[in-house]
Amino acid sequence: MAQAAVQLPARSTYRHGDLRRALLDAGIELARRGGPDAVVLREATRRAGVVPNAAYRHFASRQDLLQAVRAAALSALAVAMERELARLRPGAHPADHARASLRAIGVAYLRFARNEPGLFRTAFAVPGDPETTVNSAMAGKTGLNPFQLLGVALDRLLAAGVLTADRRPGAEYLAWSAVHGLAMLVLEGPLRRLTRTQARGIEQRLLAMVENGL
Amino acid sequence: MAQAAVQLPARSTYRHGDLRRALLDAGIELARRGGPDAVVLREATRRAGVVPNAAYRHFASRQDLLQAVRAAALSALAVAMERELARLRPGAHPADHARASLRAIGVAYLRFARNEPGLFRTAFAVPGDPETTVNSAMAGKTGLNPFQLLGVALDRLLAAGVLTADRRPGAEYLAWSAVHGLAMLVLEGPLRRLTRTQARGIEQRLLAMVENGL
DNA sequence: CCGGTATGTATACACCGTCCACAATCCTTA
DNA sequence: TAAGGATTGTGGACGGTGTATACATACCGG
Repeated sequence: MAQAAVQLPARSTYRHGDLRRALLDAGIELARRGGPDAVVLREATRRAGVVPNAAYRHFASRQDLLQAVRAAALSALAVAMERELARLRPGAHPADHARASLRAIGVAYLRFARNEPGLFRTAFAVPGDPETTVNSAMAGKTGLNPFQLLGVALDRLLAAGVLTADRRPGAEYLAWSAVHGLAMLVLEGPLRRLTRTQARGIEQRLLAMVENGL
Repeated sequence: MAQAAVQLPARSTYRHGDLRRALLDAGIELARRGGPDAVVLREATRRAGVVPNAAYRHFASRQDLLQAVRAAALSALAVAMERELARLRPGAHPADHARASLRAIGVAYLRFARNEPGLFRTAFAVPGDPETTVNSAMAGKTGLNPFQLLGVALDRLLAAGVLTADRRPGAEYLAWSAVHGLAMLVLEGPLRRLTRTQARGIEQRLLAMVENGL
C-alpha cells in the first residue's frame, strides 16, 4: 500500500531552489489520488528529494501543508467554474442567462467532484473556514473563490428579476447545500455505483429543484 | 492533546468478559468527541484495560472497528428520526401528515448533526456504502436505517397525492442531498458561526425548498 | 480430566509527525 | 572584498500509531 517513492536523481545542489513549490505540488498529487489522508509530509519530502524536516522551513506542520493543498484544490474548482461560465452566450433574455449561470456553477461543481474526487474531498473534508476567508490562493482567474462565484450567479438571478430581493440573502447556502450534498452522495455515498447517465439525470433534477425552490 | 487514558482498575480476570462491546463503546466515545480520526485502536484498548493486539480478536483492523462505530452512529441517527416521527399526530389531512413526516426526518437529521457532530461525521465521512446495505446494526427500533426512513416519508407523500408517481423514484437522493449538504455546511463549513436561531432560519428555508422543488 | 479452541499477552517492525542541534549556503553590509 | 548573520537543508532522536508473529492462559466439550 505504501507509495513507491519515485527516486529523483539526488539533487546536486545543497539548496533545492523552490522547495515550497515542490512540496505543495507533491501534496496536490498525493491528495489527487487518496484524498486528504494521503497527504503525508514525509512522502512529500521524499518526492522532493529532501529530508523530512526540511518541510518545516516552509510549512509549520502537516496541517499547514494540508491547508495549502486545500487552497489549491478550491482554486482549481474556481477555475473550472469560470471555464463553464465562459461558455455561456449572453443570449437574448437576461433571465435565461442568469438561470444558465447558476446551472453552470452547479454543473462545474458536480463535474469537478466526479473528475477530481481526491481534490474535492481535500477541499471540503478539511476543517478551516472554506469560503468566507478572502484568500487569493483559493481563487480562480477572476480572483473569486467558488463560493463567491456562486454569489455572482445568484446576483444575476436577482438582477434579472428571477429571484425576489427578500429571498436573495443566504440563497447561496441553499444552493450550495443541495449541490454539495449530491456531490458527496455520488462520491462516497449510496450513489457511487450509478452510471454516468443515471447520475446526470439526478443532477438535472436536483438543479431544477434548486431553481424552482430557491 | 493526547487522551489521558482513564486507568481502569486493572481487571483481575484473564478474560475480559465482553471485550468487543467494550472496544466498540470506547470507539463510539472517541468518535463522539473528535470524529473518525479520533477513533484510534490503541486508545480503545487502553480504555478497555487490555493490550493493543487484543483488539484483533474482535476486529480485523482499525477500519473494521471504525465501520462498527459508523454503524452505531447511523443507528443512533435512525433512532432520533423515529423519535421525531413518533411525535406526529396522524391529524386530519393525510397530505399534511405526509409533509410533516418529511419535515420531521429533515429536522431530526439536522439536529443530530448539530448535537452529535463527532458521530455525524463518523457516520458519513467514512467510505463504505452507507445506506443501501441492509445491516441491522445501522437501524433504529423499526429496523429501518436513516435512508429507509426517508423513503417511508416520501412514500407517504406519494400515497397522499402530494408527490406524483413519476417524481417518486430517486426522490430520496434529492431530499437527502439538500439536507446533508446543509448539515455539512453548518458543521464545518462557512455556516459554522451562525447562531442557533439563524441556523434554524436557513434550515426552514431549505426544507421548504425541498418540499416545493421535489 | 484432558485437549483443542478461543482469547489476551509479549515482542517487534515500519511508518508517521515533530523536536533539537548542527552544517551548508546565501546575502547584506562594512 | 571579507565577515558574519540569516536561510535553508541534514542527522539523529522520541513518542505515537497500526499490525504481524509467537506465546500464554482460560474456557469448554469429549
